[in-house]
Amino acid sequence: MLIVIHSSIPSEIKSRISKAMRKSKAEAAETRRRIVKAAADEFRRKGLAGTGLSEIMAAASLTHGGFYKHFESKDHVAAEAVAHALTSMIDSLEEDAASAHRGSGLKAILVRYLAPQHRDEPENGCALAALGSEIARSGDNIRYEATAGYRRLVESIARQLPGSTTEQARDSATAIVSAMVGAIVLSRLVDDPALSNALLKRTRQYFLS
Amino acid sequence: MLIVIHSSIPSEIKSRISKAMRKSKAEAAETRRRIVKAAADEFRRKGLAGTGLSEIMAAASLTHGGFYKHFESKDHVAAEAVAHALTSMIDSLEEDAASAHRGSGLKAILVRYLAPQHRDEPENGCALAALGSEIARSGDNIRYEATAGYRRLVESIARQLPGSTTEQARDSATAIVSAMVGAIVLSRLVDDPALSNALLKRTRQYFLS
DNA sequence: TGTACATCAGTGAACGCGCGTTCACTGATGTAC
DNA sequence: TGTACATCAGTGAACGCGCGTTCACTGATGTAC
Repeated sequence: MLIVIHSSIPSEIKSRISKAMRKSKAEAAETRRRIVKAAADEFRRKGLAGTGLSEIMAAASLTHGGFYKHFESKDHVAAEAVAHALTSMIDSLEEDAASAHRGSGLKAILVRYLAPQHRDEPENGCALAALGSEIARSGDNIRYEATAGYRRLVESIARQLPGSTTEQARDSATAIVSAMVGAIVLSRLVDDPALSNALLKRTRQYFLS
Repeated sequence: MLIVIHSSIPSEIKSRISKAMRKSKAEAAETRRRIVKAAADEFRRKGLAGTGLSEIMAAASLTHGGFYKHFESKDHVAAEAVAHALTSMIDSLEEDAASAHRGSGLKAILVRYLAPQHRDEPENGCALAALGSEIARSGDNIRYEATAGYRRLVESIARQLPGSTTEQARDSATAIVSAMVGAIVLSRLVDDPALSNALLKRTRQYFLS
């Protein structure tokens, strides 16, 4: 037997649980930001190809049908997600460098980046490391954002280096960023935890001695 | 009008174009090797998730239905493909090192690895760089082969280093391998060819000066 | 060496599933007067 | 300030497609005698 209760729920409650209702512009903008954040997390956790739009929308507490009210395609949200992830990571690294003792900015960044915690929490980490090989095969908009983030990361590291000229600092920073990204990628694919830890530590030590 | 020509083709020709015929053990073993090679190429070109079994079988000049006569699953062929790709890459690097002048083995390897040609031909290159972030999210068998290959690559580089102790050589080799893999990943995702070339060159120079 | 039969590599069609995308619908928000 | 109507964020079902996997079938190879 099916029991139907109608008109017995106060309207303000009913509206809150109603299937669909238009949201205010401010709410919609907030929803969009929530989707980008959820996408950044899910993509870094499960990969570009490995993450479905339903997962992203569910992570943002929405149903998947509404996705196209905010984005043109999966590629478009991925590009914004990569940009968001890289911006927040670089901001966080720069904060670490800023609050380090004078001259130990690089050390602060390497300790934070080349760490087991970073390896184990891709959803909070570097999108270049989490998605690198997939981004290489992605569309222009995704690669554009990744390139912009890469440039900012190199500049950020270069600023921590004493190097007599800016060119020298940039050259060293380039090699250091290659090693940072490579080490995280490798630390995640290796199936031996001891080797993984050692690889991070050795790569870090190499640039700090 | 449909014209049917029957029994007009000599039997030895007919057998060669027949839909299906059992192959000798030697032929079957050769076919299996061809599938692994095709898989190694296609996976490095289009990624683990981005490559379908049909593409692999087509690249091996077969129809996709026969795949399961040789492999249990996509993961199993991927593991063999990763192992094959890494073995052939490391063999090739060691040949370069062996034929280099005494003391320039590292240079020979870095010149070959950190090169635009390697970046532009992932199907002939390093599986760790081409598939790194995807391998990290893959099954045990794939990660096992990748780990074995990674270890051999580090040892191979360590052998080229003068380092007073083996531990020192291994530590430096670890950092160098991180930078090698990271640089190729980054050189492929960056959308500016000049930046991509520069990144390879700067990473290479860093370890050769 | 020859014969009868079982094996199995390879074909091509079919399967169920999850994906990105589309769509009709709802009802509060936003706007024109 | 109030009213009527258009807009559009979000829902939930449906779409077509390609994927990994399965299967019935074929016929030369391999084997037992």
